Amino acid sequence: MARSPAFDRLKREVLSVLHDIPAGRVTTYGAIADYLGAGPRQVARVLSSLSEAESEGVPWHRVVGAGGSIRTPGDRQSQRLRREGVHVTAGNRVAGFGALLFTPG
DNA sequence: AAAGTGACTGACA
DNA sequence: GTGTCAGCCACTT
Repeated sequence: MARSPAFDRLKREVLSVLHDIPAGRVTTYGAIADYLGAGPRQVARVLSSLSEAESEGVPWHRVVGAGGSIRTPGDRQSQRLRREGVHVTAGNRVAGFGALLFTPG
């Protein structure tokens, strides 16, 4: 839930960026943060605040950690990625990360 | 007010 | 390859 206009604004911008990521591609917290002029932790905080209903219409699973590592708890993200044709290794890493990386802007 | 915490990152050992 | 540390910033105790 939004506790400040700033948070709402950041959330809207993050979701907007997510919408521009093509299916089958991924980006990182740092890339989004850099593009929006925010900190990586702030981006992570936005995603962690998404409700179940929100996450249904938002491709949040296309956001991975630096180097293609999956930092989300559980295996929900890797499953959604595989469903899009992205190969995730047993070590929770996106295979061919360099080629799949999408940079906003 | 101070300290702990986290869906982060880059540097270093 | 793994582990630790210092920045980082907003939130919670």
